[in-house]
Parts: sequence; structure tokens; C-alpha cells
Amino acid sequence: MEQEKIKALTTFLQAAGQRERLHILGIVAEGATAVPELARRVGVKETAVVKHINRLKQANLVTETAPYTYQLNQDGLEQLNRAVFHRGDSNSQETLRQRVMRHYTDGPRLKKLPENAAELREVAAWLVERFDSNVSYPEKEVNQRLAQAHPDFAEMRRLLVDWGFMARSRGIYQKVEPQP
Amino acid sequence: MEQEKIKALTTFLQAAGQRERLHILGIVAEGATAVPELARRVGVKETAVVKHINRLKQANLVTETAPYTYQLNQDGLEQLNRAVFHRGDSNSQETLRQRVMRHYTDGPRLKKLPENAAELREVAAWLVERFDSNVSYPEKEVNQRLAQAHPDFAEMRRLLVDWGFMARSRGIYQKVEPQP
DNA sequence: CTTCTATTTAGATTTTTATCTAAATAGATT
DNA sequence: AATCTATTTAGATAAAAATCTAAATAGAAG
Repeated sequence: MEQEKIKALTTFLQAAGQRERLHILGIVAEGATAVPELARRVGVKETAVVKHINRLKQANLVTETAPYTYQLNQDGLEQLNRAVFHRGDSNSQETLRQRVMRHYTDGPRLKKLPENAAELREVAAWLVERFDSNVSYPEKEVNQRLAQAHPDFAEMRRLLVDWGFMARSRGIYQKVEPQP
Repeated sequence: MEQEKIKALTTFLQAAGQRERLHILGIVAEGATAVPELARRVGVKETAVVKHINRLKQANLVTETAPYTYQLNQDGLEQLNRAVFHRGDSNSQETLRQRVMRHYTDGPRLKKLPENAAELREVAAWLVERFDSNVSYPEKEVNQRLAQAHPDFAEMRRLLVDWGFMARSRGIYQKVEPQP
């Protein structure tokens, strides 16, 4: 068990411990980004970016949110943090979010939809991370992005609208900013 | 400036990002440890330990507190933390300890003694880290360990006793446990 | 269905890293 | 001073990783 934590930690450290990858992390932390843009901003060939991304994925640091575009995996980071810094058994104060992530998701994929309302809301909050603010998405693109998580994109799309995470107007969708 | 932070971060991540070095860090975090013991507990040759230690030193993760023995460099860790996570200029709440470290020390070396009492006390608190609890040190060994920091070991030894960090009894010194 | 473009995979080359053996250095002991 | 022991440095070898070129794959557009 302890061995697993150490492995997770070294994988993380090695993945993050390089100028280019750190740069990539910095960029994807600000929002989902595609490979060519990463290559341009970091200043390396696209093939190199792909290799870096793969390592970062292995380390649970990024996920593919839309086709060919990657984003910082905050849930994975959260998991790592818990695994490494908090004792595994006692005083583990798991949040609803964390429990839902653990039960219903597998990296970027949604294993199945929960039934309970509070849990559905968490899933919706998680799904909406695949979209940027102040961008208009045609329904087709919304479907596409959601399909990355689960085949039943229509159900997930409805979920996002029902819980107020996205707004639809004349077939165009926009992310609704959460109230702070 | 930003570049420096990135370099410090990658150096740190790479240094920590390996099973053996992580193991070494875990051991020296519990107390000063010599090379042969590290080699034994980690299960590699001593020469390999030396190389690992050198990388850890470069990354400011360990310091040589007594001859041939190493310890986790908590001040360096603190510095790294500040450099990476806190904005360099504004809202930087530097503690007395941090300021004294920055002014009067250079890694494991003491550049010169402060004049002010509060600062002297911090230096003494820093020096006493080179000693373990419940161990009796003859004066000669105390001098030896302190000489790693500065040639004037007698002055530093007096400082430790004056400020109640070490107790002397018949030429034998012992670390005094700080009151929590 | 075919072409076009974007992205990923494979293979080869160069660089970096880890580990070993053997030699050098530094302190302690006699 | 000379030897003895503990530790570090050098040099060599092997393993891992980074980056490139070129080929393969997948989706979109015509």
C-alpha cells in the first residue's frame, strides 16, 4: 500500500519535473488547450508535445476533455494529494465531490450516472469543466465534448442545463458562471 | 525572475522524483543520518548514495550537519515553498527565522553572528538542529559539529548553552527538548 | 468514396541519468 | 609520521528519456 503511494509520488514528480512539461501544465491549468497551440507556445515539435502529454496523463495530471485537447486534471491532483499527504484510513474527510468522482468516474470517463440528485449535480459540475466561459457552443460541439465522457451525451447535456451549469438559447449553448 | 523559480522547481522535482532519493529523503527527515546507514537502509552501494545526496543538496533538500551526515534542509524547503507558491514581492510575510536565515546563513554555513538578542536566539535554534535528542556529546564532538557552520565553535557553543538549547554537565553536552 | 488536414505512433539518434569498480582523499588511531 | 577506515570523486557501462523524421491513423470536407 505504502509502495503504491511512493510510486504515485515519483510518477508525479518525474512527470512534472521538466521545464517543458511544467510549461505545458501551466498552460493547460488555465484552460483546455490543443496540441498545436501547446507546441507553438512551448516551442517544441508537436510529436514531442504528444509524448509529454502522455506522461502527464499517466501521472494523472491532465485529461483529454474534448477531442485532441487537454486540460489540467484537478480531480487527479486532489486524489494524489490525499493519497500522499493524508493518512489513508483514519480521519479521512472525503467530500461529496471526491466520493462521486471515485464511484462514478474513471479519469475523464463517466462510468454511469448516479441516481441521487446531489450526486447528479456533482457530475454536472464536473462535466461543465470541459467548456470555457464566454464561448458559444453549437449543440453538435456540446455533444461531441460530452461524448468523451459517456455515450449518452443527450442525457448529460440535459443535466447541465437542468442544474444551471449551461444555458441554451436558439440551439447555442454557453457556460453559466458559478456564483461565488 | 520567473525563470529562476521554474528552475528551482524542476530541480526540486527531479531530485525528489526517484524511488531511492525519496527513500533517502524520508530517512533524513527523521534525523541526521550518515552515508553507510543510508546505503544499508536503501539497499544501494555507498557511492550511489553519495551521488543521490549530491543531487539532493543541489536542490536544497538536504544539508550536511555533521561531518558525513546529512539531514533534511527544512529552511531550504521553506525557501522553495515561498519562491514557488507565494508572490515574490507583495504580501510576503517573512518570519524572523526566515529573515535571519537569509541574512546570516548560507546553506549549512553561518556567515556571521548577529548582534541582536532575538536574532542570536534564532541562530542558536538553528544550530541545535545538528544534534539529536537523548544523546550525550563530549565537548570535542560538539565543537566539531559546530565548526561545520563557522570556525568560532566556542562562541556558538556558549550561545547554545546560554539560550537553553543545550545543557552541560561535567564536560558532557545534551540537547534540551524545546517546551511545546 | 476520396482527399485533406490534424494528430498520434514508430523508429532512430542524441542526451541524460543511474550504477558499478577502482582510485583518491580526509580524519582518526596508533 | 604511518596506517587504517570511512567517504568521496573519476571513469566506464548500461539503462532511460527526449527529440527528431517519417509513416500511420482518424475525422472532416468535398
